[in-house]
Amino acid sequence: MDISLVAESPFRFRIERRAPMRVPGVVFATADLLPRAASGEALEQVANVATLPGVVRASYAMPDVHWGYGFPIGGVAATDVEDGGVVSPGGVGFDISCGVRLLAADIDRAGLEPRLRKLMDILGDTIPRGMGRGGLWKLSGRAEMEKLLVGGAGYAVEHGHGVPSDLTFCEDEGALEDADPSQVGARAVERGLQQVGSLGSGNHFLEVQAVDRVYDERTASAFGLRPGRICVMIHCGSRGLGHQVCTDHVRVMDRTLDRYGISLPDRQLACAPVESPEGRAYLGAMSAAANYGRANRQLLTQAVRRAFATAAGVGVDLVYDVSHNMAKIETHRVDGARRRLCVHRKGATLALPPGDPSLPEELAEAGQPVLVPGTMGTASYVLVGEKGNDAFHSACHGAGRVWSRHQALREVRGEALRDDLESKGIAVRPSSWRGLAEETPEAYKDVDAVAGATEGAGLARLVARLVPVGVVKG
DNA sequence: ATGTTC
Repeated sequence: MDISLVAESPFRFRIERRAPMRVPGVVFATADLLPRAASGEALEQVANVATLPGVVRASYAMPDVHWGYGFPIGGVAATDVEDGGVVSPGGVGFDISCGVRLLAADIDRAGLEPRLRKLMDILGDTIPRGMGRGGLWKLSGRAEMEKLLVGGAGYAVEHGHGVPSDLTFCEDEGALEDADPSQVGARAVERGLQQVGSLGSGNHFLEVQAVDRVYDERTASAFGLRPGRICVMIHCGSRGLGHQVCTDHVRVMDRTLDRYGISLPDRQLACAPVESPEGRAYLGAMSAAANYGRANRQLLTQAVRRAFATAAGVGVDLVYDVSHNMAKIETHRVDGARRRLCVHRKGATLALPPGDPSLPEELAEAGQPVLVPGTMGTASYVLVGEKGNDAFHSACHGAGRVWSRHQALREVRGEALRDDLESKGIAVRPSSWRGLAEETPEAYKDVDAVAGATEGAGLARLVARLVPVGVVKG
């Protein structure tokens, strides 16, 4: 497909609808970020998504968009459930409910300084990470797993891994209600039993950060953020369990495309109507895997609390937990009518504005926190949802890759990167030199530019900038 | 992302 972009504003570009697209594409970016988005066929994927049955309004790309499996990462697309709308596992991604949790410690940067090394040593020794390698909480078997898949972060809290108030500051209060553990296969359960409370690898990390700058004092204060405060950002997902759920259901849907008369420009877009046995089965399994991801981040939170208590004698509060790989059934106004939509956000977060009725009262006035992890050498951001977001209240989820992992390995050595970061005062606890090198800050877009474009496009508003102090790398 | 190629 030949992709041509039309500038609608300095922050918004349109891909004109042409057969077989059912809706246009919309790319949120700046002229500087656009060439990055256009690389690796990500924009062709935006156009491909616009062909899905039941898709409404537009196929969207966030400023951090890059190439992914079927759908681009940084892509958002909604389908009309009552109009044959489909759900596609590729629109969620292999790491179901991959997401970010931000914690805030009762200590500032200066106060932590003399204890930072000890803190990092404890975190480095106690946070399970890397491929395989076990987790903090070993489940006894399928029966216990099913309870976790239904209860999510709440199940972890019930078992002493956290406090009930944590759940207030989790999206969906830590669990999606429509989880169906019976749709999670034996292999997925087997892979997940040993991995609850583990970081994983790739771009997953746990960072000790300091609030570097506040843009909106009132909202930052509502989130518990003030200049100099020490925070912890946890980025991880649903490990082997989510991966296996995606694999299993993609296979099923790939085989049922003909039965539903669905033709696709790319088989990786495999999908089924939301209101079909295959669609419902996937959504039930996806929600269960999402709840696993939330429980996983809850367990890691407790390990962080233990580390801060031992190293610095201080407590740690939960600021918020968001998933950025999800499909959710939501109601939105489309062409003047309220419609039930299946909103796919793959590498994109929900970003509800102040006053949205689905926010808990503690966040109603401020709006929903948007957590944007950057890179271990630059910065991360907290934004907040705002009114007028026509991308179904969605925002970016990170900096977005520009180098392949292969290219990063050609350019950078892990040991040299560690020395570079340490010389900047960033303590590093890698799990492998190769994994560290693959995640070199140069492999990513400029997160300041991505966050700025997200605000410029009216998707969310800047609240605070966080800089890394210590990195525990998956 | 991923028992890094069922």
